[in-house]
Amino acid sequence: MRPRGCACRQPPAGWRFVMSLEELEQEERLYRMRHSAAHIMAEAVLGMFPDAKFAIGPPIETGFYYDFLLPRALTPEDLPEIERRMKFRVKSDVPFERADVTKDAAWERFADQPFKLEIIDGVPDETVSLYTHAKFTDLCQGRHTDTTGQVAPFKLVSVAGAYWRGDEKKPMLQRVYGVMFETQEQLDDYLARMEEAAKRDHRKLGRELGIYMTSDLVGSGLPLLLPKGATVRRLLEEYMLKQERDAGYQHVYTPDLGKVELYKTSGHWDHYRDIMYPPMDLEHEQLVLTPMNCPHHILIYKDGLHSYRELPIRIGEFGTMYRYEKSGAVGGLSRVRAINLNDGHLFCRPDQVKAEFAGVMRLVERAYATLGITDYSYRLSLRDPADKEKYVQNDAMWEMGERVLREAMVELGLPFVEAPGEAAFYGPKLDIQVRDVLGREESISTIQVDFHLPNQFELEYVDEESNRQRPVIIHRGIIGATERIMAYLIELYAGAFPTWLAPVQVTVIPIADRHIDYGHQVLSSLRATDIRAEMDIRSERMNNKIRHAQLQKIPYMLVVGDKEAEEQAVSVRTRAGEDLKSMPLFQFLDRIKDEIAESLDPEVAGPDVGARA
RNA sequence: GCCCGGGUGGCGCAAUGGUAGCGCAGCCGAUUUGUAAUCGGCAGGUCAGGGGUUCGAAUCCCCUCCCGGGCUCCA
Repeated sequence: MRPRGCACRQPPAGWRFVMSLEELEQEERLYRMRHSAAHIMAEAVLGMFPDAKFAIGPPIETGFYYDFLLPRALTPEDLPEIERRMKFRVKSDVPFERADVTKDAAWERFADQPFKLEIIDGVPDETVSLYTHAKFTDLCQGRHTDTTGQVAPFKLVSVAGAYWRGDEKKPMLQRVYGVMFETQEQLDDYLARMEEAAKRDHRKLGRELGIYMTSDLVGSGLPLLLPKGATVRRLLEEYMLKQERDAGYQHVYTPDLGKVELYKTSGHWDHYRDIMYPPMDLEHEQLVLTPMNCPHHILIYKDGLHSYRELPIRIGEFGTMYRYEKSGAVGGLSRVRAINLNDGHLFCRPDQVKAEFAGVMRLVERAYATLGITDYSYRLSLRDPADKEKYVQNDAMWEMGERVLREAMVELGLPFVEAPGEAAFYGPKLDIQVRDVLGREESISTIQVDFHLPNQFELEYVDEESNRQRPVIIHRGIIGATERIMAYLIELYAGAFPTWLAPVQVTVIPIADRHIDYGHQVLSSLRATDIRAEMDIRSERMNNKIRHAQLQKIPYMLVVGDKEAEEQAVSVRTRAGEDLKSMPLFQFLDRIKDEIAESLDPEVAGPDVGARA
């Protein structure tokens, strides 16, 4: 059990359930050291601000933090002073001492600490424990090092805002984050890794590689895809289109606007309105930008009467939707306000739900294998039963949906964590999570089981006995939002897209101007083979052109000079720095075509979903 | 939305109260080069926008917009 008042985060996505003894011991050591560091930091802050009010200070994955309410705002310039005081305390090496006291005694002890009083209030036991080092005492369930000198090397890294108890209606506190690892070397490694990671940040690479831009004039969360970014998006969409067509999907186009009534019927108006753009009042109607296009697809289903024989009906769309994301939430390509979703809705009989779910998982596994995504985890996102605002109220429906998803995952033998409060307003979902280069979790794919919207729209099919029955809807996104998957892929590949996905696959590099003509011949052959190629005709030396292509992370550079022109050859250099020497042009074309074909038909790794469906 | 930090030519940065500068990219010229930067020249900014303080503001104050780190939320 986690210490109360020092509540730790949920287990990380990569959480492994089997740990060796050494790993367990290391976890425990780090836990104590980081937790102790939080206390030492609190003491340091109290020294600087005698009126400070203390909230919580837990260890986290990479270190620790503590939340305070202070008379003034902390800035990054305050961190060195806090750190200095902490180091003094570490050096003095005083013991942590535990005392168990009655709640009444604790109440008196923390009379001027409102957050601590609130924590004490929530403790079910008769007593609470206190930890003291030097003159500083904190309410804490503990597990600390024996003395302050036993903590590992650390560094304070940032100051941030955080709501008390994570509730946006409660006061905003100031959080100081520190990182801590067992040795100075590990700490330095971690900090260096973070610096390296920042270099693959899709916002940096997106600009450098000409993927996308933003403009103050267009607005926040509204990126413009440049030609290279547009190429990547189109390739992703074409790939998914083919996969879905092969899987029996029918693709549609629906408008980006709809009447408010549409969303009143679906329930979006009641449960999703705060992220919808406000209605446009027109002559006789109110229109909103569509935040999701399930209602449109539902109406397409409803356009005719369907036999049980026709089901499942699978509708797919590469649609745009508009969501008023909070200003503090938007950023780069991974969180935008105009979202292009690889959306799809499966209308099926109740007895088909599991097979359809498995079919969607198959699409996911295949797409991930093709895209090279290997580090991901499954999250079963459930409703928070206490939250009456966010979720439609129908207990039976929720229980059914959650059961179906859980059983489907168990049958497929896939591991997952459960996350209450993460469901869609109309039903539970299975989210597939990845981490961005800075370690933040994001959902790429999502599969949702929906018993709600079929009711709202009174969907039907006709069964064997000619009775009207209600279908189930599975909402799903495989590569999810194209913006987000692009952000993820840029970071995954550090901008060096695999050849099939690279916006420019080949650069032709004429050594001197007299080789430009032959370069054009090469370019024509490449383009005739559907290879995306360019030629660098700048008045620069070959070395400069190679460097330029290298920085643009173009998979192949074809150097052409006198020898090549004479022999209908190209001298091939890969962006990995390999010099493949001169080869006949046709040989290079075969090589690159083979490479692309292989990428698009990968061995599907991971759990064998296909065998079970 | 909330807390904190930012916004200077396309990009990366300097100037912290006294007429805005560097590198890269770009353009022009010279060079015609064999696997990661040839040389020279030119051009480019109402310092995010608006208001205020001051003899004078990129620099100090206020508002708005935008970006970043967190929190909340989420594809």
